[in-house]
Amino acid sequence: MPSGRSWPANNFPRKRTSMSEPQNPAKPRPPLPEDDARKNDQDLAREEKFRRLIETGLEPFPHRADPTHTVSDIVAAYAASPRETLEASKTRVAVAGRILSLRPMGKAAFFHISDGRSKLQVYIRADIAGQEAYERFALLDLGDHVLVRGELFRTRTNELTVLAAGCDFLAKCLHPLPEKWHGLQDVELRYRRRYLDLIMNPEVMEVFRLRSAIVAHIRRFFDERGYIEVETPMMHAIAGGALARPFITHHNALDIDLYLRVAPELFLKRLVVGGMAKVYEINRNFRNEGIDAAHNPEFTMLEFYEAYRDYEDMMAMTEELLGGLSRALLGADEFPFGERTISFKPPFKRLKFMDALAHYSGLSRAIFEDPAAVIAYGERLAPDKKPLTYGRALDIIFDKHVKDNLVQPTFIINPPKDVSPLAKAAKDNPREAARFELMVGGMELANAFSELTDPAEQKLRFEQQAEERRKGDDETHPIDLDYVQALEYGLPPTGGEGIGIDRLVMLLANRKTIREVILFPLLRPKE
RNA sequence: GGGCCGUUAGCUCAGUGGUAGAGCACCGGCCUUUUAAGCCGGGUGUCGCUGGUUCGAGCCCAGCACGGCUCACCA
Repeated sequence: MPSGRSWPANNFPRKRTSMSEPQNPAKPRPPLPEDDARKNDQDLAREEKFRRLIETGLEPFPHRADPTHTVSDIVAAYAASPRETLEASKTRVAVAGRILSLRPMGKAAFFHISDGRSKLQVYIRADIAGQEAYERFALLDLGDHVLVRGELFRTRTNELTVLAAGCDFLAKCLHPLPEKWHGLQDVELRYRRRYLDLIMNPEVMEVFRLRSAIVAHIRRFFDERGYIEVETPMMHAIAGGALARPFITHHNALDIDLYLRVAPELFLKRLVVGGMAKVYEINRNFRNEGIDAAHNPEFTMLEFYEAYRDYEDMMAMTEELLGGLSRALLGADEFPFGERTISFKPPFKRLKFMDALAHYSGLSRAIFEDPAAVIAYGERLAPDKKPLTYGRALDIIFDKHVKDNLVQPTFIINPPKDVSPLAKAAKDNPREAARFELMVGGMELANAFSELTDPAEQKLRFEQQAEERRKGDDETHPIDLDYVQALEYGLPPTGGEGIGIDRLVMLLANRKTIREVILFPLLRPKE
């Protein structure tokens, strides 16, 4: 550790040569960044303490600090060390963190600092840290950042604690933190000012650490299998790859409207045409739809494509990926989700789409043989969606009657072909697609198919979609002739799949709204 | 977009048409092993916004804003 990194030696002039020198020779400071009108008494008190701290000659915004350990390092390494071992070893540490509790007692004080994950207690006394240092310490507030230097010991109540020889100032917290006992509860404030949520609610930090670990695990899974990770355009001239309404934006220099992508699918398959036989992308999609517990307008999707495979192979891979995730990150195949326990232990249940419909809808199988009756029923469920095709009507009945029942992971196999314009037809039924949707916890978690590789058939399917659009369905796939041209160069048999990362995190983190697993979910701007 | 609920101090929350409250936080004083530290003293506020009813509105009514749940839609 570099010498001289102490309060008096580093942050303060060693000795003032004359009492007649101005107390604050430092350059004039710009006003602090907030209108006086918005400040309350506590903001003003903090500002005043900061001003007095600066007047002692201290650097208010230091460039760097030299911690030897993180709080978490210390907790991990010494949590089990008995008092005698700590005292004998005289372990010196320099550790940085935010002050999250403060118990001053005259000429000594206890406080906890946090590195965002763990907390560590510090004991500072005037006779050990020095009178001058202690007086400066007394100008600190809850929320300020400090670097504490000292030796580890255990208090009378056996808590691992740093006995501070010094305490360097690192940053000022100019506003009071939320209440220590209840944390920050207001949902809107938690999302708008997520930093406060992270500071006050440790379980929130854990959700996002888990999210990071999930994504890292997924990357490792595909990297180990020889996949190449790519990034394809987020701005599309044609918003293809999914049946969804896009966001529109504009490029000034080219003077063209562009769409934020609704899916990377068509670009990834172009790459398979180009010879990337195993390819994946983890990135954002944007869909101009409503917001609810399972939908955010921008969301993260994993899409992967593997040549020479079909959707049956994708099912096996999905089981391996999800089962492995649960075991690696949660230590078990099963995990709680709300009131239920979900098991990611392979194999997952497989259910034909039409069988699921017949089983859960209570409708007789005969009805499903009568397209007119199905369409009439679907249009009764969703009057604003008229007119419906047979497949769309089935889809609506599925959402209405089946989805919520599928809590344990279930592959819903062979949905209608006319809502799957990018999938091959099922081998044994030309009205069905060689496709599955994986349902978990009442949500669609994954969607995969044997990719349609016949360019002529693809062009025909696009034209059918255009026809539906003319009839009034605004959730159809646009024609993409450039993509058809790519297929004309030869897309090998390919299995492809998309997995919603946010929903996967919801499941594994046991959070019932997507906003709890997205750091900054979309909210209406204030004011 | 519909229905229901919410919005009071920095935060968490009480508040019954009649002088705006509590805990934490904050301010002043005391306190050298505390830990939701403690003791003494202090209430710091555009009751979301705009109107209305009333002698009188945080409370009743209408409209609006933002949020939550839910339905619809969507992955």
